[in-house]
Amino acid sequence: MGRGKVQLKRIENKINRQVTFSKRRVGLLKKAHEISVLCDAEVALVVFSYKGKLFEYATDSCMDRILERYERYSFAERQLVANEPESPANWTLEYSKLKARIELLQRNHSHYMGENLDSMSLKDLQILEQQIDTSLKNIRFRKNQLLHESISEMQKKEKALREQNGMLEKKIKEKEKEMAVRPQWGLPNHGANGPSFLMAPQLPHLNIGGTYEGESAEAPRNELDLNLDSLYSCHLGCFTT
Amino acid sequence: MGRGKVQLKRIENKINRQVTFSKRRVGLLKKAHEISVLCDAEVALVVFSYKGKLFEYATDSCMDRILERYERYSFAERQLVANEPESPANWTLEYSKLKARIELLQRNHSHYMGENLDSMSLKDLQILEQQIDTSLKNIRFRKNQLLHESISEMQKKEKALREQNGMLEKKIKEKEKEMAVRPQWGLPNHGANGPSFLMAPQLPHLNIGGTYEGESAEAPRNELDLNLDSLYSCHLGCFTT
DNA sequence: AACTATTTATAAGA
DNA sequence: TTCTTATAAATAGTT
Repeated sequence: MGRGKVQLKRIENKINRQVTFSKRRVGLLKKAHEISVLCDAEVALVVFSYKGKLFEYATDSCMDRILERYERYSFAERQLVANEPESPANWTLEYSKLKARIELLQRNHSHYMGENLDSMSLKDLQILEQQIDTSLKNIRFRKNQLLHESISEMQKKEKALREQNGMLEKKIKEKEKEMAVRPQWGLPNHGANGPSFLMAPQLPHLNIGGTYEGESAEAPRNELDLNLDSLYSCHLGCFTT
Repeated sequence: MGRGKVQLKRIENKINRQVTFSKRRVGLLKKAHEISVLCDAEVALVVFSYKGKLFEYATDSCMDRILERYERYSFAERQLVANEPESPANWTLEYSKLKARIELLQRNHSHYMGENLDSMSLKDLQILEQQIDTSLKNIRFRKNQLLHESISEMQKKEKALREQNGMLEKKIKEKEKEMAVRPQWGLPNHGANGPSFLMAPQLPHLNIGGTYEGESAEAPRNELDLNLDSLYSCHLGCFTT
């Protein structure tokens, strides 16, 4: 529409291209809005100029909601296609879902690894840089958090072990005393150096309570409960906050 | 454009609305394609009819890539806006990012919890149902996986503890034997019932090696290394597969 | 950014 | 739905 008929191919003249983009962009957004209102449709429109500038239109300004709805449909359609050739159960469904997700992650990943940057504009690159910087900070923060947790856990365990060892030593000293009140036959000073097996190095952890009963009861059950709890709270965390 | 001028408001006649939608939809997709080719722009267009049917156009059919790019820009813009009022560091950046993510999750969540379903079409609901079904299966599968891991871990620990207790018992039996070769003064049969402190219930874990030295050395250091390893392999997993 | 000759899109009718 | 056609809208080239 205009003075001359237009060929459907890239406008080589940069100025012309820019002008045409401005005009048609307004028209496109207007038409998107019109069909949305007139026909009660939901429209999401995203336009990047060749310079990398973003323009968008979304019915009721709910871009995220519409894109979310789109993702659901998109997955569903891919699943239908994937289910046609062979469908033993929900196997292919899961497979295609995972594959699509992996594709997306891989594409993202190549950028995050500094690959395939040719197609990215300066602004794209700046944003990517900012994001990677933030990511790095987060990764380091989380790593330190885990390390500190691990260290304080170790310290707690060490303290408990010291206490338990103290108790054991006391028990054994009592035993030694029992022996000391009797006369020593041969091997003088044998007991004075302390119990020999206390010196035995490299012995791993040791549990005294609840072992001779044949049923390992308390500690393991607690660990199981802990796992159930963390699973539960994890899901709550994802869905409620 | 047509026989009569058009008011920008919902077409009440259902037939008319459907016809207009069909016509304008074709026009809109065509214009999206034209601006994309003529002006070297990247366009993503998603349209849902009022009946819930999906139509889409994307430059080079790369819908996901464009939407991904959009998400980056969208975040970046929200961050810029958020940084204007007060910006001590990357605090507000992180905050707005998390908030946006939470908003999205919440919106999704309300649907996944069966709320706010009024706005969803039948097809929407069918898809949602299918997804929740799959989710449930996945959640259960993962839960079972974790439970089994936890159980086998427990069994391993139990086995180790039994072995260690066996060793301890042997050591103590040796001690008893040492005592037995000497005559007993008073208290007959005292040692025959076994060492009394072995029966002591409720004693927690116990470490023998490396305690009197004042440095808890091997076990904790191993645990730290394990954490570092798992951190490392986790990151590799995220970035290479 | 404004103008205008044309092309294009489409509302209404068949 | 699809085709036709009169007319409204969009816009290419120009100023």
